Amino acid sequence: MDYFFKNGDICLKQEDFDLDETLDCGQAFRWKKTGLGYYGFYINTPLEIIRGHDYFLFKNTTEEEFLHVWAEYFDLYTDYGELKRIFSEDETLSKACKFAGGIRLLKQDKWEALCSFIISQNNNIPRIKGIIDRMCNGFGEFPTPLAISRLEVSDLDFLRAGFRGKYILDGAKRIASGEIDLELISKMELPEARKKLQTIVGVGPKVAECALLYGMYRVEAFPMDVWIKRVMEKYYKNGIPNDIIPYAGIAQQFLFHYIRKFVEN
DNA sequence: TTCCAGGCGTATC
DNA sequence: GATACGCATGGA
Repeated sequence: MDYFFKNGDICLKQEDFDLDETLDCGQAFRWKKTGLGYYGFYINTPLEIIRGHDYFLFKNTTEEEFLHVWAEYFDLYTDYGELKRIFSEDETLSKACKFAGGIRLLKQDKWEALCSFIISQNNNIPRIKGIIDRMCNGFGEFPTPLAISRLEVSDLDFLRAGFRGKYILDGAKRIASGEIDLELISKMELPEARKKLQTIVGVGPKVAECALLYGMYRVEAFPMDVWIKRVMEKYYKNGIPNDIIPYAGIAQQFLFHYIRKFVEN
């Protein structure tokens, strides 16, 4: 970890890291562009992060917090150069890595990731952000399962989340009651973890996979949304290469970003 | 107006 | 187990 202090902020020199590609690529929905960088949270710990000339500026944090919260969150202990070398053996992934080489998989909070991807179903990214924004504003923070569990479905109407409101409530209640233990699920074998997550109403294969990948750093989890289905049909009719499978989730993030931008242009 | 968005529950076979 | 359809909302 190559970092130093400057005017009370932490300056990080980091390869394979781009703020737009990491914070605005559809894996997290709570980061907001500021003039120079992004402002957001890990749970309720805030951060402003700015791209400097040859380093990233972590504002208003401490060395302790930087090393234990942000270095983990931004997956800085993982060598993405090495990952991209493995990915680049594959033609399509090689292009995806060249297209956006600064993507990193964020190690998000378990509940926030689960809740966010419950909201994501049959929805578009701007509207997902809007719902989560109203949620955080309404509760003053990203609400805990306990805070939501005490409510009625109609109390969530202000989110304008549509049919997803009852799913959020079911997830919150099951977690608050202890029936679902995300900490425990994060350590289960993948098939068992998937099965348990899918007992929540409104959590199917895709949302469960997202909860595992984005909230529990299960990098072999591979969410199949409409975009990745297009990628699979177009480039991976015979499945993804064996060397990629242990990191399929991270590869998926590169592919997701690539196919979406590719289609836009 | 119609279609679509990081899907899932339900009904039906 | 596979397939068809409705679902809330809002932008294109």
